[in-house]
Amino acid sequence: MSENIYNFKLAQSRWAKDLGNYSVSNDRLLQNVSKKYYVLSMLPYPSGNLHMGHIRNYTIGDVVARVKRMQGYTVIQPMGFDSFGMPAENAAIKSGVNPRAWTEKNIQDMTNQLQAMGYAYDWNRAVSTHSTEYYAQEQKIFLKFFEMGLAYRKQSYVNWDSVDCTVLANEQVIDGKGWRSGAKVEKKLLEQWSIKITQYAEELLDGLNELKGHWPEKVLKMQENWIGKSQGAIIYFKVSGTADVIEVYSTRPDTLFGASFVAISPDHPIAQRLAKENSEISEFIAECKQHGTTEAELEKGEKKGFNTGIKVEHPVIPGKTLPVYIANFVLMDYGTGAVFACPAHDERDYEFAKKYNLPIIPVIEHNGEFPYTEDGLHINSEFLNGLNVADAKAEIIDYLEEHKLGRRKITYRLRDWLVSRQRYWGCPIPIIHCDNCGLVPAKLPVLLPEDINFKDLRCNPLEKHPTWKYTKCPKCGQDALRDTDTLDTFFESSWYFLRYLDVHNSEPVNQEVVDAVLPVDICIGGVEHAVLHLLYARFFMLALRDAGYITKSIPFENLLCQGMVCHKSYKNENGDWVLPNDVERDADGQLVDNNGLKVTEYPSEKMSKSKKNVISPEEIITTYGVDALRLFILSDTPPEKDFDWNTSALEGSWRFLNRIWKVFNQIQKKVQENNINGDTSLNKITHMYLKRITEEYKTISLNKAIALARELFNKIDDNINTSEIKALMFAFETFLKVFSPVTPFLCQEVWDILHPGKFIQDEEWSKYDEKLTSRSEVTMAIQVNGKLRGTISVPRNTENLELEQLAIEVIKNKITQNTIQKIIVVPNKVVNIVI
RNA sequence: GCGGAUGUGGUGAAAUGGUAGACACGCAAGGUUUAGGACCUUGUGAGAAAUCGUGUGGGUUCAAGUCCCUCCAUCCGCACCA
Repeated sequence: MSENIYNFKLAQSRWAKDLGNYSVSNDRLLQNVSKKYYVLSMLPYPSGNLHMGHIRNYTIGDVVARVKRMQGYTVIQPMGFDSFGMPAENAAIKSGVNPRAWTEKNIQDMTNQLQAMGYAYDWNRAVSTHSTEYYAQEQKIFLKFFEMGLAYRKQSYVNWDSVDCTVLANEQVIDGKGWRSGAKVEKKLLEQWSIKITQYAEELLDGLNELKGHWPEKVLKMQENWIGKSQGAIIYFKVSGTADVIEVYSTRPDTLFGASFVAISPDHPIAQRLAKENSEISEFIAECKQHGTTEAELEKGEKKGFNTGIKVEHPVIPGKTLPVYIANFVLMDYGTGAVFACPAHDERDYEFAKKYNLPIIPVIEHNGEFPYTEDGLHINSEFLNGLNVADAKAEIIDYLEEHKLGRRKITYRLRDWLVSRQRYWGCPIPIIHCDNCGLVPAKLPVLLPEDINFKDLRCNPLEKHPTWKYTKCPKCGQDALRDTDTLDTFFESSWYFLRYLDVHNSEPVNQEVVDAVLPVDICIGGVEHAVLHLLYARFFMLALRDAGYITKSIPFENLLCQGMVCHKSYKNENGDWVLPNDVERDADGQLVDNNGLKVTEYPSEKMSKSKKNVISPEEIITTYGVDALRLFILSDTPPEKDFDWNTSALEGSWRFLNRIWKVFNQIQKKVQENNINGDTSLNKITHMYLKRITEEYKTISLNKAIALARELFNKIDDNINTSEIKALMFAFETFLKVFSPVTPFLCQEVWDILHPGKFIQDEEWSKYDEKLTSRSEVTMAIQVNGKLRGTISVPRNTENLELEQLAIEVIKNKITQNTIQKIIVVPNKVVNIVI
């Protein structure tokens, strides 16, 4: 191999097998459980190709795993594939391939790519969620949830995606559109399977406290908002002249004396009933449905109401009645689907009252501007007068409960998790619908049929299958029908990290191992999963605990959300997006594409196929090698921040690897010359850097760890001709060890020459001697009134008195007056002279 | 509207309240090379200098990028949630 160019291709082919696999048996894991470390990178969907987002995610995880491993931890770092889901169906529809065959080919390809990257995964623990072995176990979990009442049928208005022909969870509706298809989501009344995640709302909220400081604050807040706990009251409003009562939910029951109307949702039973009798009302409701929830309408926020003519009695003001409106802004699935409005102290109520000329009655001391929503003392409120908002709330709720006019109520924004999907490529819901017995657990496993016309997977393929759904009831033996829906794929990704701990177990999880090993020490993934996946995973832990499968309840002790990988995007004058690789500058410096069309540059944003601002890892690996990519993707930017791709900076990483190779060859030459004499100051430097680098790895500040490692390397390079050979070797080998988690191939290639047959990944992390980590000579700042006026170099821990004199000497000529008022000495750092 | 961040050179970024800009990218000059690339050396916040510099304006302190208050800008998440 050339002395100046590191042959990464040779090194990669030589070491890929050894670096891209690392297995730890459960026996070994359990024996070392006190010093175990479980690194979990969120598993990918097997699209067939790793993209830069994957590379960043998995490189971070692999570096953490490798550092911990060298530091003596028993590390497990598994990988798997979240392999059910729409893309396989889309591929099938397009080309008629079997989704299974398509998926498994992709899994094979991606496994190869992951191994080539040198990620030390425990492939013995790999799971693919589409495998029978996995989803059959999942069906057991589902039936357990069914038995516990956590999985239940519910008729409700659901989010219907007419492109994917399926219902979606609330979490999968983004801006009124399907998260995957982008189709406008319609409301449809259907009976579907739901998971009673709301039963755990309080515990899920509570659990966030334990994660403080371990999970990003942002994620905790997002989950807190998503759960959306609010405390208030349900208040009963009697409908005048009938026995009907409208129950109203309010978080501001203290404003009850200021109520001027009641509004009910268009979906409220009373509204529905009225609609049957009154065509005007039914027309109004239909109109609400039409644009009730579209983005544009919400944007305008136009409040619309219909006065039903019905009156209700004010609960605490005898003789007073309030009109009842049907209003487009009242949601049926939050609270009770009915509200009372106090326009003086609520923005939305105020807007509505203005529009329909309803009274605005202030009940809190205000500044004359309405709506007034601040805290204040109550007025016009009889027994609440003089109380602030919090006290008045407590008082009025007590009063309502005492007089049976209402009750205290905690409401959550969190809804139950709708899991039915009218799709083929998912885990079949293992339930049989029997006319005699109702819902009956199916005999497991319920396998997906393979005799399907894959070109025609749209709209409920299991339903359309000629025979699959016809079966006998396991209870009574009569003809019955299978449930033809499959589970939301988030169901699979909610427990895979438990399955990794015993992938072939005949039960879903191996309780002994799970209880010993969980929680995962660090989970690494994109922030896009802050609510969906990470909330479901937390829920699964609680539900599986209550099902008796496990005893732990926290899935991930630490969470790292890595930032996105971004790149500028380019559009040519025809309006087509252009790949960065196809953009260049012409002779005039104008950006043009490879057809010579003028190109406009757009700001950096997340790499995405649609904007073509992608760089393929494959190309980078071919040109610069795996190590250069791994190094570059970690350099320069902290893991949690967005990362801007910069090809010339990547070349810098590549050049650095060649420098390492070159310096190594110089050191080898020096060893051969057996020139052992020289300066030993490198020893101290090495210990100093080792300490700092170790600390940066500990907090996963990988950009800083790398910067410090480069500094250490620069010192080695500077001292190569003057250093004593032992000190030089110690410094260089230490550098190799701390750098090997980042660039394992190069470091192994070099290590194998230094220590034939040995693997650097099996070496112990170097230990630093605390005594050697501080300098004996320090440079101190000399300040006048806090401003830098010079520096002095002195032995560490020089006496203050001596420092003061040295400092005065330095500034003597720089100040005109010499009335020194005070001198402040910070040992080894600063001398500040106050004049 | 609510919630969460983030503002530091041309760029990515460093700085337990104590020498702002480490480490890189880029750029410039020089060397080397048949040429280009690579490599090596030096320089690179502004300013001729004194000095001035961390989004704005205040405050605390011997000392503020860092702590407190004000405002501004950008990004992200949620959003008719009663």
